[in-house]
Amino acid sequence: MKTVLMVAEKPSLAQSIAKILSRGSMSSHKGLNGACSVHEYTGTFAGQPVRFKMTSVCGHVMTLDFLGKYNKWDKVDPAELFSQAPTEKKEANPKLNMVKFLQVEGRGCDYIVLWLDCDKEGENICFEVLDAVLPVMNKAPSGEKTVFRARFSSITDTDICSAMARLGEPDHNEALSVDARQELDLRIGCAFTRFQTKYFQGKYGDLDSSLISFGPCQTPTLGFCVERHDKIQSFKPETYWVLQAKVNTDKDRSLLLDWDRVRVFDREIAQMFLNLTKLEKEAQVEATGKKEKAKQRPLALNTVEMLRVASSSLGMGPQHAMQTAERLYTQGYISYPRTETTHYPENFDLKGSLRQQANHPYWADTVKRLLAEGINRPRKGHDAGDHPPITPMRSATEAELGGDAWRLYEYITRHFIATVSHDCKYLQSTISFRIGPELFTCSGRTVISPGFTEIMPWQSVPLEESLPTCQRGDTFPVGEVKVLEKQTSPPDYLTEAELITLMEKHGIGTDASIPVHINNICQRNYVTVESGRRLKPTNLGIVLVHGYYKIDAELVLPTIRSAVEKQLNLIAQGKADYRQVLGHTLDVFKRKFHYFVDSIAGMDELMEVSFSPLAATGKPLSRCGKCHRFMKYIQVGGSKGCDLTLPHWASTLSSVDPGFGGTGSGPRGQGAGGCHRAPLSLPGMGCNECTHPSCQHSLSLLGIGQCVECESGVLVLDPTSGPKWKVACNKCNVVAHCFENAHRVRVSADTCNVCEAALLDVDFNKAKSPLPGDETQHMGCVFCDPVFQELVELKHAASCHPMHRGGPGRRQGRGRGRARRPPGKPNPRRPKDKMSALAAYFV
DNA sequence: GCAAGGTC
Repeated sequence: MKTVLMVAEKPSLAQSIAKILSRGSMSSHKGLNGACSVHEYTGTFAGQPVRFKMTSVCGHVMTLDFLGKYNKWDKVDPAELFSQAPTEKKEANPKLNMVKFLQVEGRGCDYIVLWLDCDKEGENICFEVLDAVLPVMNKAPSGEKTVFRARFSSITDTDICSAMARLGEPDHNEALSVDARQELDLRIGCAFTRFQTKYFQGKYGDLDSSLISFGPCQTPTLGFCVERHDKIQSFKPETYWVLQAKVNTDKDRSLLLDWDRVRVFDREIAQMFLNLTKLEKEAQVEATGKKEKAKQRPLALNTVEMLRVASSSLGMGPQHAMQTAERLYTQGYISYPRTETTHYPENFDLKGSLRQQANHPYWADTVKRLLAEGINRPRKGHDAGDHPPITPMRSATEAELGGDAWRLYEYITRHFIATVSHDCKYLQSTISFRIGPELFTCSGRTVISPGFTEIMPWQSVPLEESLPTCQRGDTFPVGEVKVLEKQTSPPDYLTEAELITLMEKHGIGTDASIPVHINNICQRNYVTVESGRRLKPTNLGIVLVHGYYKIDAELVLPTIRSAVEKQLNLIAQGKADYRQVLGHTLDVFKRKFHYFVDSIAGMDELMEVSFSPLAATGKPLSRCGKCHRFMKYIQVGGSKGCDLTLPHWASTLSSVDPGFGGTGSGPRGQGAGGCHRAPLSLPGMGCNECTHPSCQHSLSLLGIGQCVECESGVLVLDPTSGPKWKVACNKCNVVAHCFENAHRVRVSADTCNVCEAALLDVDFNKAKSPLPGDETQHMGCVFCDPVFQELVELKHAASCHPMHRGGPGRRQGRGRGRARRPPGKPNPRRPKDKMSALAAYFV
């Protein structure tokens, strides 16, 4: 009998899927690593009786790292980590012996079905499994397919069975996009981390972190915390005035009214309104209103919402909450706690889960009533296709679980009961009063039916005194009218719950990794957790973020992650080549890295304020009133001297403004610095140096061929230079003026069969066409085509853009100024074809 | 000693 090996992403899923597919009749045993189990049963596959072996891995089998010798910090320049340093795949968790385990179980199997999670990471793990297992599996008779991918969107009988009936193939492009992400994260993260750590540790003895890490997720996470800090620091309280009126509704009862103008920021205006109203004896009812409103029951619970509530209401940090939830899960109290889904599958046994709670000492009454009267269908949520929402699986008491486990379990269970309860209904009443010319309102809410708030009492509509019954035209005596002076107050530090929301919104991290990133910035001493689980950045955290802003804001903006992911999605969708995207993105970050290294003095200025005595140079100004140290003048920043540094960008930039992505105001083609598409830009890099694989302004699409003078440059069409069209080298100062007055010039995908440069397709207006005959359009090689010879004039630009790395272009002794080629004379140096020029450029 | 992503 042939054997089918099936592999899921984690042990729990292997078990659930095997249970469904074997209809409960399977035999299970632990694998050699003690973590994974193997579930066996018989059935049919491809029309024949077979033995199924369902098992799992534990997440990724492999991890990416540099070759050993590149992990010696003292021997390797971090800049080498961008390209030279080779990487290798190592076992992700050597203790689990996953490769050996897979090979033991896979030996002699005939088919493999991959049941890994249906996301990009899962697709990547498919290939990790195949790499381990294919060499030991039986060789298939030629032409027979042996590798299958099951695609499922929930762990339900129908979904799993239909996935089994419609097996596909693993998607190599999706897997490649993850390979690219791993390599980018590793190279970029390690290069910046090593450089920063070595640079600042060598300079400031009193740094309160042994490691100054940088990462595309942790750094923007820190950025959010510092952004709030800056808002607090730069907050200027404003005084405002509010009119407050009281009317007497009864002998001993009065009603406080809100002013319809809410507030004014001018004392005299406030005084004027007070004068207009304070002498009035009566308030007249202008209108009354009653409206039935509903407070919606919560969506079913996913990981991120659980973490938010754990932090804000239970005072538990995300890392701790996650550990607690995992323990509850492995002990069978709750369902799988890592899920993005807030929608229950249609056939989920909600009543069954609810029945488990029917005898619980705390909520038996509510549950019994719900079961008797009929449950409410949960609201329609988001189905991410991973796991059902977090649901209690069996009843537990406080004595049984104790401590934080109980508190988290209690919350999860109350939340679950709430999702199948009814909405809370209440009546909103408003009365509008006129006192003199001014309008005032009071409103009150009375509960009609509490619905889910009975089980989540902290969500209830607060009890209020009921409003008097009255109608339009009624009058009440005015108790008093007075003016209150108040001040606007600054926001408080970011709560962990708010940070989780921001991270989720900007796609920083995943449900599983968000707690890790938050933990990271705490452990690195970039932020501290204050009361109310608010995150207050430390001096080190503030200086780092302010430094990034000063040097290259993209290093800390939340857009950095989504920009990279946009590129990676091109690979996943098969729209761009893996090597090209990786090459381009690494090239951009390598340039960012060099620019960062060159500009590190800018961050040093901020560091010195917090971490070292005054530099010997420079004349001290005066002492700080707060810390009594001498203040130091900071050239491009604020000017406080103690532990405060003020952000100079604060007035113009918001770190969450998605519109900001570059350093320039939007280049028109070349040399303007910063990319108009703003995915990732580099201070000082023009589009003609950009190797973006699909942007219509990039070198990849506008490059023509190797420069006629310098070794490394590529001649690139400046698409915005018309009507005085230009082709310029992106390294030296060679520039060719050509096709003056042409209406349109395009770089063709075709190449010259003599010199292999890209052909140019040129359109002229009829009246201005210099082309022979009455032609208006011509395609040819800018170097070899006799028609174009007359229309191209080679020159040297006066200077190169100063920001170009490597300094201004090499000036050539010969050929400065006018250098028109004599007609018919061959090109002085045969340009290499465009692709080999591009390939050389990548190196 | 470094990243981020899986998971135990």
